[in-house]
Amino acid sequence: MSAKTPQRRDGTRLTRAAASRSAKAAVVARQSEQTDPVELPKVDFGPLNHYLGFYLRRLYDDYRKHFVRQAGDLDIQPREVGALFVIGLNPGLTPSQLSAALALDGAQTTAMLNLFDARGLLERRVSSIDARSRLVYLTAAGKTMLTLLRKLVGGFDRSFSGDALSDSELEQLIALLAKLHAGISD
Amino acid sequence: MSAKTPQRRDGTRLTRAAASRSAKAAVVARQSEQTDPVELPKVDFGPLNHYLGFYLRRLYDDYRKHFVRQAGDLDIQPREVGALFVIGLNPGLTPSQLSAALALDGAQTTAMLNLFDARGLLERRVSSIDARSRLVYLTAAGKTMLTLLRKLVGGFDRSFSGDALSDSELEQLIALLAKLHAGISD
DNA sequence: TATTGTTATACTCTATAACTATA
DNA sequence: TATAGTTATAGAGTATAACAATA
Repeated sequence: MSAKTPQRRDGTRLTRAAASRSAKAAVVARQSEQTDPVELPKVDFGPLNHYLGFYLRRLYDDYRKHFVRQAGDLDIQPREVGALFVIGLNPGLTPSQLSAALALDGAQTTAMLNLFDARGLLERRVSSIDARSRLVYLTAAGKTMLTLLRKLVGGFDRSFSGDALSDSELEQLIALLAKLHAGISD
Repeated sequence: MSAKTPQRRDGTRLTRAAASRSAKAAVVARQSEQTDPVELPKVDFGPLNHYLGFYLRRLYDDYRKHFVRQAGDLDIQPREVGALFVIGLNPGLTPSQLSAALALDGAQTTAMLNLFDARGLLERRVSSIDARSRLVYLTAAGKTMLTLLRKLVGGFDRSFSGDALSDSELEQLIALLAKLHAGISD
C-alpha cells in the first residue's frame, strides 16, 4: 500500500480546514471489487446505544432545532433565553457572576450582553463599590421580553418531548438530569 | 423615555456581529443610584430548573469539554467518534446513509469524510450499481483507530457521570433518553 | 500586580446555495 | 429533470490572548 500519511511535511497536524482543501483529489475512481451491500435496512450503532454522550448530543441538537423553529419570530436562541431569565431574576448581577452562572467565558458573556444592549433589553451601570464592575439590569423592554418568554418558553420545552414520554417519565428524566448536573465537578 | 430602538434605519435586524461592533459606546458611565446588591450568594434560575432544554444544553456542553479533555491526544470530537463507529459497523454505507444515521446534512458529512480521508482512516469507492454513489470503508488504519476508540470511549463516557449517579440511576437515565430520542419526530 | 470587562482573532459548527457527474 | 456528492460561503458557537481601566 502507498501509506500516504495525513502528516504534513512540516510535521504539523492537518487542520480541519486544510483537510477539506487537500482532499479534493482523494476520491479513488475505482469500482468496488465486492458486491455492493444493497440498501442497508438498518444502521448498526453498536455501543453508541449505551453512551450517555451520544444521546446528549443528539437530543440537544434536536432540541435546538425545535426551539428555533418554535421561537421563529422572536429571533432568540436557547442560551439567550437562559441569560435573560437569570438577568431578570437577579437584577444587578455582574457579568462575572453571569458567566459563572451560565458556564460561559467572559468574552461570550460580553458578546451576548452587547447583543441584548443593542436591542435595548438591558443596561449596564458602573458599580459604585468597584468601578471595574458593571451591574446588569433589564430595561422596561427587557422586562416585557422576559414576561413574553416566560409565557412561551415553558410550552416550547414541553412540546419538545411531545408524547414520547409520559408526564411522570419526563419528570423523572428532568430529576435525573438535574442530579447529574449538580454532581458534575471536573 | 428615549426608546432608542434596536432596529436599524434600513429596517433590517441587527446581526450579532453588527451588535458587537455598534455597542462600543453603549456602556453608560453612570453611577448606580441604588444600593449595590452585595455579592449575590446564590443565583436564582427560576423556571430554568424545570426545563429539559436547560439541562440538555448544559450537560452536553460539560460532556463535550470532558470528552475533549479525556481524548486529548487523539484529537477527535464526540461527533467524529460516532461517525467512525457507524462507518466501521456498517461497511459500504453511502454518505447519504451516514447523513441520515447521524442527523447531519450532506455538506457536514462530506467535510467529516474529507477529514478522515486526509488522515488515511477511510476510503470512498464508486458504487458499481450507481456511479453517483460512494461506498465508504475503513482502511486498516481506520480499523486500528476504531479498535482503540472502542477500548477508550466507553471509559470516557462512564467517567463523565462519575459518582454523581448510581449505576442504576445512570442506566435509568440512558433508558429514558433513548426512549425520548426514539420518540422525537418533529 | 491582579482583576473586571472588553476587544480581537481564529477555529469549529451549522445551514444554505450552487456546482458536478451521473441517472 | 432529479439525485448523490461535493464545494463554497456565511453566520453562529467556542476558546484564547491581549488590552484598558481600576483595584
